[in-house]
Amino acid sequence: MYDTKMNWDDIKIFLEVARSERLSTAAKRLSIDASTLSRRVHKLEESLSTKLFERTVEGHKLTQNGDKLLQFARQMELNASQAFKNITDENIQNSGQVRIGVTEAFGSFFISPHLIALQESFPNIDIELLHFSRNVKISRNEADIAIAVEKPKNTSTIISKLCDYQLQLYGHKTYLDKVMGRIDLSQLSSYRWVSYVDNLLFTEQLSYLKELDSNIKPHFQSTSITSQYTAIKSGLGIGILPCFLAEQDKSLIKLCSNEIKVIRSLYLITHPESKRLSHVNSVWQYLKQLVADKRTVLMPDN
Amino acid sequence: MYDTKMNWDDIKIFLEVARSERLSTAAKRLSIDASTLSRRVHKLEESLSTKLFERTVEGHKLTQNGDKLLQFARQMELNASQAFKNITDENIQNSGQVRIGVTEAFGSFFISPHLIALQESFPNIDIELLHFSRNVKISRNEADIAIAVEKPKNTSTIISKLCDYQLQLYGHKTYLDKVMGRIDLSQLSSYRWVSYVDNLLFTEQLSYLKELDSNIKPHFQSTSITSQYTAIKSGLGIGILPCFLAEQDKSLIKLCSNEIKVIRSLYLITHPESKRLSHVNSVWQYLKQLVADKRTVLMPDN
DNA sequence: GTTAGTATTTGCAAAAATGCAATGCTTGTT
DNA sequence: AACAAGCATTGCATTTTTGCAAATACTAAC
Repeated sequence: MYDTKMNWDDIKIFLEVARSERLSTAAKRLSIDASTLSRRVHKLEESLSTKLFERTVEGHKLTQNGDKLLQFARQMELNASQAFKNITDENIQNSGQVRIGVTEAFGSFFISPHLIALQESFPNIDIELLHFSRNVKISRNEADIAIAVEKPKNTSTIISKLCDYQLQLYGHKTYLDKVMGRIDLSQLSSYRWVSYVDNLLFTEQLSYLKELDSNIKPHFQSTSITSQYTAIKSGLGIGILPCFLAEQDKSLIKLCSNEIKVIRSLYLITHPESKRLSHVNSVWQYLKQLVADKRTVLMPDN
Repeated sequence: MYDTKMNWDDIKIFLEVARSERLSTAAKRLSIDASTLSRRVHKLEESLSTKLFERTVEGHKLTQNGDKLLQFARQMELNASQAFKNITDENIQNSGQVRIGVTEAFGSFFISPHLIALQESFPNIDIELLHFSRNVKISRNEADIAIAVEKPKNTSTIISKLCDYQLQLYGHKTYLDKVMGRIDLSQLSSYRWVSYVDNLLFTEQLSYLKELDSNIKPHFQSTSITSQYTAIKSGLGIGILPCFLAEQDKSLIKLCSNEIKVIRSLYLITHPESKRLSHVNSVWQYLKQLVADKRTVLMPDN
């Protein structure tokens, strides 16, 4: 993992030196002796095998690596102060920060609209929606709750199926007019397709086209589902879109709805260490309830 | 701020005890003596004036406050390991994590679609989009770059105007049919309005209706702009929407476009400590370029 | 060129933290 | 009931860290 010889407390004092740019003033602010400070900074540099400061006449200036450390040290400081605040403040029930990691489409078009309602239900919970372009690493604590299209291999996580969602073929009038308003199922590869950039997919779950017809060569590719949506809307071609995204836009026409139908699942993932926190669990339950309520948006055919 | 007497390194060892649930095994894993461990855990508890563990026969079980600390301790661990990785790995130029804090509308409808392109331009930069429902506190390091509708009062931040964006009055055919397809400017308060929940606004910048006619009483209110969008779309009433959101949906009709026009600005905010990091600066520049390229989407009339 | 001033580092004694051995506590076994 | 085993804690000698004072380095002013 990482070097446990690094003393986290030295990072705390590093922060102060980086900000004061002067060992002596940092020492005063920390109420420790400048000599101690000097020695501890050197110790930290040794444990990282790098120089963190350039000792100039103008004081301690951060090196490039010092800058890098500063970035994370600041986050550690934020966490430490949040921890302190959470613990010493009168224990407000069901309060704290919950970071939800989502994929683009589900995040922007399904969760986002209900995020604020969630915040109204739990005024003391601070929700953060994180858009990751790859799978969130719950085990690495990048988020408290992840919503993913595939189950992580990782064993140390709590996984619960959130829902199924349906995807269908959609097109816009502009393009359909060009192809006489009909899609011939036996000639799928002759149309202009909008899809993901194959080799940039972080999961096989999104390679819909291969399931339909391996001969299809997409005409417009994007790693962003929103871009695909916009492309289809502007008549660039046809493509597979989640119904919860496409159905809210009446200008899109559902095509071959009985023949072409893709079902995918979403999984709710968390870490045992997070799950037992009441506020994380509240959000978990809320999300479960939300998809239950919006079942018809996710699976229009059921 | 917070108690500086808290030793961050004690949080590191706390983590191990919380996970091992056993002082002795935690000691082995940390290669320090169990007695030291015991003393340091007690010291941490003292400095926080709280009990972190319930010492039971089954080992050290976290208390409620222990759980709270664990949550933040895990994040600190992630940060520490990222810092270590970033510094010890061969210095890959322009790499690292950049957290962009955005508001709902701009995040979901403007940034999100281009987020992946950004990631393609800078493959070594990890982008995180954070949706905050309030102003992001850059000074507290909640994000590396914030995009906000008003300048923060805080002096210690770097602020740069990102762009102006235009908002207009929109409605859907469903509702317009009910009011004979015309909006009478002298009778604005007689229509059904969709808007924000006044007293929940985190900034005055979003109280558009007061500027138009103080007599308007909204018929549908939501703190979520996406919900307002959906409400207007479904014919619940008319409302002010950002053009970059509404223009992409041809089913919405722009109303009184010459008479009712709201202009707002967005500001790019960062912290001096972040700004000098090359990867944060790269993203900053990218965002500047992006709004320049998409000028017409943000300000259709110019 | 000398001197005063400020800032960081080093020497050393005092203070604090650590490891080891021993103690006390509980549980499960004979 | 006695005993062994496992665990957290305490006493004490040892090691490490700390603060103070002194030393060193460097600049700026006269």
